[in-house]
Amino acid sequence: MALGKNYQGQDCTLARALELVGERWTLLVVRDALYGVRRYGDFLAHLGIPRAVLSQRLQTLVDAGVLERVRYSQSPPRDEYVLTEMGRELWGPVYLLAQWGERNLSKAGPYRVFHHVTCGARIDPHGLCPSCGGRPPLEETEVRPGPGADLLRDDPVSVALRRPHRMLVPLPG
Amino acid sequence: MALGKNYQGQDCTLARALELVGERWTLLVVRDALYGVRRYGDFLAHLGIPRAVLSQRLQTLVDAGVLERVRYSQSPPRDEYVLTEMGRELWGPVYLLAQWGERNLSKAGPYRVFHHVTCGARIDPHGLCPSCGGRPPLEETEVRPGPGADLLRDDPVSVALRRPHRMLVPLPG
DNA sequence: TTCCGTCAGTTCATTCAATGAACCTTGGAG
DNA sequence: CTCCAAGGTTCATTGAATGAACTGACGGAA
Repeated sequence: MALGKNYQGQDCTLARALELVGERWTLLVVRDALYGVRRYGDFLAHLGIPRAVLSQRLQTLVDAGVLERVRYSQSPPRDEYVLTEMGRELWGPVYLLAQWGERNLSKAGPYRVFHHVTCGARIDPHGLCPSCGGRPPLEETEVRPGPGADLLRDDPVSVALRRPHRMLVPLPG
Repeated sequence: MALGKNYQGQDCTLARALELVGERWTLLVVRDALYGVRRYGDFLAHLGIPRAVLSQRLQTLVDAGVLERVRYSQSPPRDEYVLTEMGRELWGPVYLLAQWGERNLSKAGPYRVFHHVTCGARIDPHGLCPSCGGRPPLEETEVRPGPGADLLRDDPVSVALRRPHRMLVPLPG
């Protein structure tokens, strides 16, 4: 999408949040980052996003402090994009929005399901673990393919996500 | 913004949700509807959205089942846009996103705060009532102006929201 | 040292949506 | 009959997304 950037005069923090993460593709980039995607080429292949748009979104998110650009190779010089604490906090909204989509827009079963690894239980639609009753931190959360999972996509991230994967752990491995 | 509408090939319900509510302005329209805004002219004045965009968004939301168009006057014929259950369920994601914006992007205090009217307590950043420990339903939630509230705006909705207001109750009254 | 390939971008022409001003339509009120 | 309001639609302009092509740094193989 091409979302304009300013919702001027909106006396609401939702508007400020949307100026940043409400642009087309942005929340999908963040979702991938929550899964553990860190590299330009992996975002590109997994999202099918135009290169120019990806570059611009990554830059915007880095500038805003949602992502941090970290050098992981000196030669050749290579950077990866890692979520900051501010970025990791987007897990709540992202999860609830995805659950809403699943309840209301999805015909087949869920593409992916989320488990609290320390309990083994599946996280409920509100983000709570039915076993311990708590709100599992991202580090204790695991993505698993659901019954509606698409097994045809063959980009590295999609392939890696065919088996259970701890959130934030670098993908594709 | 101009968000494209299709994130094809995304094996994630988040993408489907964003195709619908991820377009520019859409989530702000929903937020206003959650406050109780129902009329074309009130959305227009409160959001400062172009008329053509508002018409298109309302139509899309009605088609998707997020809003329902209800006739409230036969002569002259007048309709209002009322949230369906599917639309009311967006409160969770909307609230969390606004809280995220408040923690991370807001310089001043919050524009608005939310209280569980049956307990009187202020709802916490996760959407829970610290008094009863539960997740207050929208009908028991009240919006109140916060310390950072903008008192200068004089459209009917902004004026009405200067005093506490029960969510979903028609605005501007 | 030359050639090839990869990664991570940038550039550019085209397409499509947002914007905002102006206009239109329906129906009441005076 | 005229005026006004609500709720739109139309249209020219602007700006962003798209996708293909190009660039530039570097490593590895021959």
